[in-house]
Amino acid sequence: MGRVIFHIDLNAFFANAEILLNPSLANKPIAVAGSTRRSVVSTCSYEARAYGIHSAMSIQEAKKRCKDLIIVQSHHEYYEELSNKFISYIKKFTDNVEQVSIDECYANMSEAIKKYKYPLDLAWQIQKELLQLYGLKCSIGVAPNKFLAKMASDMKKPMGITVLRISEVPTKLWPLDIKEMRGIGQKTLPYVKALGINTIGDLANYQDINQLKMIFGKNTEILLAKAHGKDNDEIINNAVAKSMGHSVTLLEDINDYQEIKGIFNSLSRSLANKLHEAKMAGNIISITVKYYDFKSIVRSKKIDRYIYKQSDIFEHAIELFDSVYNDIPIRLLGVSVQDIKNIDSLNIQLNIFEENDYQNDIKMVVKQLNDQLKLGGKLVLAKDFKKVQKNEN
DNA sequence: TCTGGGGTCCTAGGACCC
DNA sequence: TCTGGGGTCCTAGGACCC
Repeated sequence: MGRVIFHIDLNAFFANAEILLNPSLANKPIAVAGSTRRSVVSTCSYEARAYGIHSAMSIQEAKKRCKDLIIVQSHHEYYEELSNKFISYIKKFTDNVEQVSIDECYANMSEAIKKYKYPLDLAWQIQKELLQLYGLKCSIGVAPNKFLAKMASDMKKPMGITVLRISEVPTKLWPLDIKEMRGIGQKTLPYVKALGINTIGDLANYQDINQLKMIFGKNTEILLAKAHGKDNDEIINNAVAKSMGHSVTLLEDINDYQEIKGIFNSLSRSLANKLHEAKMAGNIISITVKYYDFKSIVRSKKIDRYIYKQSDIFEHAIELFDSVYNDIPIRLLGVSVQDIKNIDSLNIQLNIFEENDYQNDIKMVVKQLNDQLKLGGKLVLAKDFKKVQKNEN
């Protein structure tokens, strides 16, 4: 028997979470979004979606589409908490769980379903319990691989459970619009359409593979296999973050150097806090600068040690920025640290740094002592130091 | 009054080394 | 008078996803 993969997707997660905090928002068109005139919708309720509102839409546009839309400020830490509960709950059924984002995961339920009379009973139980225990609504896709499971969970929302078997690929998968295919985004879509490929079935049955290779390159075979419902991707446990960053869209475009420096200072601080919380440090630092016309550049550099402190991040960020500073108005600034590793795993290196610092401290003390002696000062031996301190107190 | 913020992965060119 | 080739590292850019 093959694998049984679940894709579990929390429905309108942020909106769902906000309704748990404030039940009076239930059954109303709400959108979780920032509060500035440059904000966009992060997630919205299904009532709001009925007006054509969706993620990434500007709140100006969203309000135009629905006069009664309620904009709710996001509470990200709370979402993280709920998300952790969600993942922990799923891990009760299997160790093999891959969290893809804050609101979705894949779980290998090949073993777990054997305890149930009908394979779908497990899906029903998960859906029911997530709602009962945490008030979370979800859709579940059940399939022999990750790709089909993901496509299945998308088919019925909210609170859907969909099984997608290989044998059902021609009837259930092939009629879907080609833009539903993961990996085909805004940029490649026109090229694919130009070949007359409008559905996933069109792609699966396209004959001229060389044409496809011009668009997808190395990815062609994998994409074609997926269009046929085949996918051997493993479910990767506990993937550790590889980068962490912060960016901010400014209320107004700016190009004043001091102002920019101030932004980098606070971005560095929040990033340092985040790294500290996660006990991570990284050795590649990069900045993003998005200009008034939405053109953006990234500058990065590798550092000879792992950093995590605000002062270090800030120093390198400013150095990178200095190399590109001009008078073009800036819309967004960002700082991020890549190749991050857990501080515990870097202990050796960090200890070496601390040792170096310590040696520098000793050198400094020796120098000061020598200076004192030159000036006729008195040398205090270590064993007497505590006595001196006591006397002073 | 257009257009967020958090990420991952891939490609490609130049530097550098053997 | 003609200038290798392979591998790795670093940096920049871009596509994509939620």
